[in-house]
Amino acid sequence: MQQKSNIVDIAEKSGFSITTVSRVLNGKADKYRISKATQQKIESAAEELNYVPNEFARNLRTGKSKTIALIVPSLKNPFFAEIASVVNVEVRKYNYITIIGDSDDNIENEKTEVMHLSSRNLDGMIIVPCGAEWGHLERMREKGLPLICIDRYFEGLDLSFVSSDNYEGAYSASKYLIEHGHTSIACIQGVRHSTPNIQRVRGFVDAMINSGITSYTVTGDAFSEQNGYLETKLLLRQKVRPTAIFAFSNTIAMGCIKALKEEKVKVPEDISLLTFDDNPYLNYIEPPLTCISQPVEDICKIAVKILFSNILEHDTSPKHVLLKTQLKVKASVRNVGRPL
Amino acid sequence: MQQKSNIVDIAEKSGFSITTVSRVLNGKADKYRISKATQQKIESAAEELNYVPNEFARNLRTGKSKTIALIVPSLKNPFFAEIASVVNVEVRKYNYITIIGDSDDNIENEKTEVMHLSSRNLDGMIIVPCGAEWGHLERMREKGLPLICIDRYFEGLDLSFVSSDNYEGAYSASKYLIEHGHTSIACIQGVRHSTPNIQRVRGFVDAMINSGITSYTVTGDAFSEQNGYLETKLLLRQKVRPTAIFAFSNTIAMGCIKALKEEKVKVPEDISLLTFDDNPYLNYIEPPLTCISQPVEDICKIAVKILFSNILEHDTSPKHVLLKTQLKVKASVRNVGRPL
DNA sequence: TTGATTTGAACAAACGTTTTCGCAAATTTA
DNA sequence: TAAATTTGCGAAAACGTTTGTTCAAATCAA
Repeated sequence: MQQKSNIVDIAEKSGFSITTVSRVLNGKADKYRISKATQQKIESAAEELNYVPNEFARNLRTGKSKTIALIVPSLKNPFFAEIASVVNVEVRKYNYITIIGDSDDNIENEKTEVMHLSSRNLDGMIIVPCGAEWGHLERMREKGLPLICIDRYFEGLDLSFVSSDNYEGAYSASKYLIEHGHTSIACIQGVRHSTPNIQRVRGFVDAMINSGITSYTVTGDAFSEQNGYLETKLLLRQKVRPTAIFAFSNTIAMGCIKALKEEKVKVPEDISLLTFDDNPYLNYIEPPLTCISQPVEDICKIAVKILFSNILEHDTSPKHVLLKTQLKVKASVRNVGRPL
Repeated sequence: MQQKSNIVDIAEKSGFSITTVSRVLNGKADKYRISKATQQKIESAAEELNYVPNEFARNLRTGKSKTIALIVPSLKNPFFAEIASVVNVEVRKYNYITIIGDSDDNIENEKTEVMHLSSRNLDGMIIVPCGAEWGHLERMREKGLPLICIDRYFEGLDLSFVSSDNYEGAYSASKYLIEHGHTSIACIQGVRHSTPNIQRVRGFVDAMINSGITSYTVTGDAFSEQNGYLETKLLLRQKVRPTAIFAFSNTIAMGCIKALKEEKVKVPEDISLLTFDDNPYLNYIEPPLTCISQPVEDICKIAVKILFSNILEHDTSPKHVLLKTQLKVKASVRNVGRPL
C-alpha cells in the first residue's frame, strides 16, 4: 500500500521550500518569479512522487470546496436523471465536482439534504425544489451560497432560476388540440403548488378561454404514474368523456395509457393524448406520443453558467430565465374535424 | 451574510475547552466522562450558534472523507440512472455522500475520472467499468481504496463485484424462445469484451447447442440504440430471417423496434423480440416487451453493503456475487408452435 | 562605489477539526 | 487519614495546504 505523497515530500526531494513547491504546483510560479530551473525540478519531483493534492487541506485553507450540490426530487425519474447527467458533465468542465442529493419530492428530506450537504462547504447549489417551501433556500442564499433553481422555482423571490416557459408551452399545446377540433379537453396536472404546474394550468385555461371553450377539466395532483392512472379512470367515468387528455408529465401520461388500455380506449381514435416532456422511449410506445419537449440540456447548461458567473465573478444579481419549449408532433392526437 | 460558527465559538460561548466541545458533539461524551450538565450547555450553545461542522477540517484530521465515488458509463442510460439513484440513497444511510463520475463509456474518461476523484480522499469507490482495462482499478485497490465493481466486472481478478447472473439469465431466456418453437434465433450483443456480454453470449450459445439448434446468429457490438437498429436492418436482409431476436439491452431493443417498424415487420406476429433489462416504459410500448429483469436494486444494496464492510470493518477479502435474474413474460414473444 | 531595485525563495501563521497525553479535583478504599 | 482510583476536563500537536510577510543575493542606476 503505497504511501500518499504530499507537498512536504516534494519540498524535501527537490530541495526547495514548501512555499515554493505550492506556488509552482498552483501555476503561480510567474507571479512569484520562480525560476524556470526551479519549476522544472519541482515538477519532476511531483511527477516522480505521483503527487495528488489533498483537496481537503486545500479547501480548508482556501474555504473553497470546488464542489457544488445538485438536489433533485428523484434520480429514478428520467427527466431528473437527464438533468443530473448534464449538470454533472457541465460542472466537471470547471474542474468542480457535483454531489447529488435526492429529496424524493419530500420537503423534509430536501431540508435535511440541504443541511447535510452544506457542511461540505459547498461553493454553489443547483436545486429542483420540491416546491412547497423556500425559507431554507433563502437562508442558504443569505449565507452567501450561490444558488439557482431549475425546472421548479418560486415567483417573486430573489432566487435565480432557469426553467421552461411552461405557460407558453401549455398554451400552444392546448391550442394545438383545439385546432385539431377538440372541444372537450381534460388536463391532468402535477404537484399543484409547483410553479411549472401553475403556469401550465394557466396556459391551458387561457387557451381554452381565448378559444371560447367552456367544456374543460383540470384535475390531478401529482407528477406520478399513479395519479395519471387514477385520474384517467375517473375521466372515463364521466357522463361526457373528454376527446383529448393533456398530461402534464411523462409519468402522468404513462398512467393515462395504462388506464386507457385497460378500458379499451384507443389512442388517438377514441381519445387523443398529449404530454409534457420528451423521452426517447416515447417514440416506441403505441402510438408515439405527441409532446411538449423541454430544452433540458439548455436549461442545465445555462443554469451552470449562471451559477459559475456567480461563484467565479461574484455576479450575484438574480437571473430569471425561461426557455421556449417545442411541440413535437407524433401520432397521438387525432384531428376530430376530419373523419377517421 | 451570517458568519459560520465553529467549534471554537462554541467553546468560548459555553466556557469549555475545544476538546470537550469536540467530544460532546461527536457523541463521545460518555467515553470521556463528560457530565450531563456540560453536555447540555455545549449542545445548546451549538444549537444557538447554528453550528455545522466543517467536513474539510474534520476529514483533513481524520484522513477520512466520508465520500464514496460512483462511476458509471452514462447517467442518461436509465439502467445506470437507477443504479445511481439506489447507490446514492443507500450510501446516504451511512452518512456518507456519493460523488458521481460519468465515463461516457470511454476508458480514457474513466481513467481521468478515477484520478480526479481520488484527490478527494475517497473512502471507497463503486464502478461500472467500461470494461476494456483494469490496471488503473487494481492500482487503486493496491493503494488501499475499497473498490467494488457492479454490473460489469473482470473475471479472475481480485476485485469484488456484484452483478446479475448473466449466463443463467441469457440461458433461460433463450430456452424460453426455444420452448416457444423458435429455431432460428438471432441475438444482438453489446460491448464485446464486457463480462456481462460475454456471459450472455455463452448462455445464449449453450442454450442453442443444448437444444440442438444450429441456426443461430450472434451479432452486434454496442449497448446502443444505433447498434440495435443497424443489426436488425441487416438481419432482415438475410436470406432466412430469424423468427426471434434477443436484444442484450433495452437500448438495443429500442433500435430493433425502430428497424422493425420501418420494415413493417410485426412483433410478435412476424418476429418475436426479447430483451435484457426491465424498465417502466417497457410496459407501454407495443407490444409490451418480454424481458430479463435484473435485480438492480438488490445489486446496488449488496454492493454498498460489501463496500462498507470493507470501509468500516476492514473486511478486504474480495467478494464475488451473482444475483438471479427474472424472466418477465409480456407480449413480444409468439409461440410459433401454435397457429396465430 | 553606494544605494536602490529586482529576483528568487523561505518562514510561519492560519484554516477547523480530532486526539494523545496529562492533570487537578473528587471520591473511594483500606 | 493516606493512598488509590475515578471523574471531568484541557493543552497542544497534528492533518496538508495557501499566503502575507520577510529577507538575502543579485542586479541595476547614478
